[in-house]
Amino acid sequence: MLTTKRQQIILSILKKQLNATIHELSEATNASISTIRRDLEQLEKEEKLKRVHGGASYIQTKLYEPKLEDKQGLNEVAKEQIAIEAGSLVEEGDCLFIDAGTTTRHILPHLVGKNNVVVTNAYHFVDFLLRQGIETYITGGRAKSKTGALIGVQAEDSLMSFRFDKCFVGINGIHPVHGFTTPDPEEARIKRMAIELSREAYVVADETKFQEVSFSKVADLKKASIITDLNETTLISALAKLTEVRVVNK
Amino acid sequence: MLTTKRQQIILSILKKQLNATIHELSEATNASISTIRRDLEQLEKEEKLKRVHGGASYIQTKLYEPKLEDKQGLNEVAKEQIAIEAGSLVEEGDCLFIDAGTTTRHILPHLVGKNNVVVTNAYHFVDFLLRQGIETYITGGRAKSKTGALIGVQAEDSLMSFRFDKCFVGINGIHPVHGFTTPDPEEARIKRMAIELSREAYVVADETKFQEVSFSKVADLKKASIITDLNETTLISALAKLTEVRVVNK
DNA sequence: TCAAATATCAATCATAATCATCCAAATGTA
DNA sequence: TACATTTGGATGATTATGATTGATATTTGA
Repeated sequence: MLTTKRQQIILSILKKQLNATIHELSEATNASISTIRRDLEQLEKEEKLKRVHGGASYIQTKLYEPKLEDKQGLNEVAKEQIAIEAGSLVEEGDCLFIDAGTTTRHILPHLVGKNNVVVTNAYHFVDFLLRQGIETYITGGRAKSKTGALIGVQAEDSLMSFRFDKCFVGINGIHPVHGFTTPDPEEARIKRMAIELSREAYVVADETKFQEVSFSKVADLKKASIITDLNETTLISALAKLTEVRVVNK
Repeated sequence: MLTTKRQQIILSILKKQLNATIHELSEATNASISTIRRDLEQLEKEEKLKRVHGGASYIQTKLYEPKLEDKQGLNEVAKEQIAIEAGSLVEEGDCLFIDAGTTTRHILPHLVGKNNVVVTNAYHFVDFLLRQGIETYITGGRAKSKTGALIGVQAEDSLMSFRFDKCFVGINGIHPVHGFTTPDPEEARIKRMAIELSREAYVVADETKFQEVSFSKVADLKKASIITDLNETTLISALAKLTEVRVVNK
């Protein structure tokens, strides 16, 4: 086996399980213990991993390392591209609403240094936003464990006291006739309110969300622009007659 | 098993339940008592946890008023004792307010299975509460990075829509004449409101908070009972004339 | 409240696992 | 073939582990 190939295997194992023993790696690559040792020595010099007694550990590259389940998500690249586009729309001093969701989560790192005020209904966004030095408000309400969103009358009431320059909302279904839809009626109400309270509203959605219809209607397509990685020209032009569509390339 | 892997497991257990016995950790990692001791010794040097007799305790990294004693995690045992007492006061079905703070944080693990509804102004409590299966509401408001509390008019407005059976509030200063005090005026307003909205109000405070006076007055002593580890009989009996004092022994 | 019973602690030791280093065999290259 | 590189195994040195011990700390029970 090629040396570089073997080292790639080592790194991919570490990326997956964060730690590995020398023996595990030796077995996975059919190389001897000594060879693995040499690989680890070299890869440590290149700062690709950290050696520990008995094996090696993955080096967390960024401050925010995406959680394991995120990392394995199929559409991570698309989400990141969409998030970059969304971030580029944000102007100095904008007051923003950012909805709970995995795609919207990706927008947060692209807000640095623009002096924004961010309101969110996702309690787990707050830490990250504060660490970036962004003035952060959170809506009140009942915490929903599955999506990490705040919902209910308290959430709606506290949302009412804000007005936004722009909002970014995640969505489950986009359909030319049925508009924007999402499974949870209470979440739908929050999304609808956020869109209504914004000067400019954007829905972020990767290609899997199109032609889908979910239980609760959020709004008609014309109410918000769409930012997506969708790659079907006919569908895009059909939607473009109803609202603005910003397409990013994967 | 890799040493680093084992230590990661230890830290994740502590993060989940805030404290653990040596035996628990030994069992969870299939390592001997001696090995766990060595791990704890090392992790304590790295300030990743605080050792206590019989086990270890989680060090809360973020939220903070920088009192030296707190920083070094010296009062972890006291906080846990206070939290146990607080938890024992909670009855089946109670609707609770739990204030942001390091001592109040310790109360959360003692709420399991009592079918409570919890309202909090600490955005970083939500994850833990939801994982315990507790119905959780959060006040809205501006997020303050130092203490992890939600403050401002939005927080006050959303707090107004609740009524509590019991509330547990952290405090910086307790003084027979000046009452309960805390540094931030906006946090003080939230604490005061929570106390007013509760049928029974409790202030949790370790011994370092007594005879201290801070900038903003929260309430008179008579407004809330005190749960503490204080060990000065003269001071306790003086305070006991003004309000209920529940003393736990370290 | 005090002393006995119990549990936990730090320190030490023998054992086992892993390490860095070296060397010879295997492989790749000119 | 001659040379450089890579590989796998062997060596003593280093480190991690688990059991033991006497010293402390905590709990129990009268």
